[in-house]
Amino acid sequence: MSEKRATKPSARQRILETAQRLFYAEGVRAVGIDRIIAEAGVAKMTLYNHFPSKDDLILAVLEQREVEVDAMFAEAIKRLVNKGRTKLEAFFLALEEWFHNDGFRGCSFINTLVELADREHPASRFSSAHKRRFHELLGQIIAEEHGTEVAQEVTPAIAILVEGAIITAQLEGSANPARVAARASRTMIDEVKRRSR
Amino acid sequence: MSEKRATKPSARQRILETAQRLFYAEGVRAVGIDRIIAEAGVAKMTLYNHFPSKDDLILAVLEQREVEVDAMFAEAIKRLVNKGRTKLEAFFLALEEWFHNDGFRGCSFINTLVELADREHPASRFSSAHKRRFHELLGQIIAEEHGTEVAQEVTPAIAILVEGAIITAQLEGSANPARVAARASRTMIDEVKRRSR
DNA sequence: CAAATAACAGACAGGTCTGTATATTTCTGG
DNA sequence: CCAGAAATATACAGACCTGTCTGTTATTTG
Repeated sequence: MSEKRATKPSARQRILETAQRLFYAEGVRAVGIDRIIAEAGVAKMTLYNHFPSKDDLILAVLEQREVEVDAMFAEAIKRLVNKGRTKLEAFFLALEEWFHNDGFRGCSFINTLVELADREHPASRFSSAHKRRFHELLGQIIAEEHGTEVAQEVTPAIAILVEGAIITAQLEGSANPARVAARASRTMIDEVKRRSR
Repeated sequence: MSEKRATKPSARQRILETAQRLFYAEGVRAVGIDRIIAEAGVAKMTLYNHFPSKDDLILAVLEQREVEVDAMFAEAIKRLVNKGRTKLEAFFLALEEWFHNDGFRGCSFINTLVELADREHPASRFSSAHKRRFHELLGQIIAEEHGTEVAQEVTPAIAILVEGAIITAQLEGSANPARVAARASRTMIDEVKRRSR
């Protein structure tokens, strides 16, 4: 449990970081165990002691990724709200920042689910659960700013806009879908509010 | 052994159909050449005579799939418009019908692009091009019913809704996203029209 | 210090994959 | 009818894959 700061991260952490990077860039099927241990600088048995199988490693990588995603959005939203943005504006700006990242290749959870092609796989189940949580977070942001009534009406559609923006950004290699989705979300909220007047 | 059926499809066509079915259900990386030739009932050299490499086969499958997708939407839209639907309503109903298909697992083009993890791969390039054409078709439908001005304003957002609906349907195993996206599209068009009055 | 734990290095088993080579049979068009 | 084209069956090369096994070296902890 003791952590030496000066030295390199633990073997387990190096494995997770390396696997996450390679899985994201090239896909979980394209990247082999040998590649991961070589780049992480660990022995094969070290990996298999921490993660009984590659499937377990894939799942662990996604679990770690979810924590990072939450932190990424929380940080960006906090930062942008401090600059005068609304939370929802900030959410879409955070999305746009993410699309601009070097090596952006869509959503790890979607990509893994697509690659595994098996809804019963633990990593697929986790990915579905993650999306539910992510969309719930989105719903909370909308509810905070526009009330639960509006949120209930528009959140499913805005969640679809977000997912569509992610996949379209991946497809086109452009960050523009974030702005399009942001504008569409605002339009939808405006129209829903207008109707309920 | 040789039963003379009513002209069984050519070897090439059997290969394409089998590969399309297996690639769609399990992914292009998960399905090997041996599996395809076994299920198509052809010899390995027959396959390699028609398609120099697996990558060529993947591309040919997508090319065939694009023709089918066009036909599928054209048929459904024609049928539903005859029943009194607008073209855009019919488009989203066609989407919903597709989501209800047994074995629906999202969009072949997106799935292949994700699996290959290489934007330069010919099949990835073709997938991007297909999406551009598909979204252009969508834009034409919108323009026909609401004018080019409205179409120009809302088509990118509605295309994102469509892509989001596809991926969300795949993720949740539900056809509901088609209805959500249809309603959102309607709302957006209404609001855009109202504003330009 | 000594014992237990973790990480290391590397070979290996047994299976998969794509693509090629060879030799034989079936189909088809002139 | 018969020659060439197409399709067949099978074996194989060479690379890669996951996961196991063995044995050695660090590191931590009692």
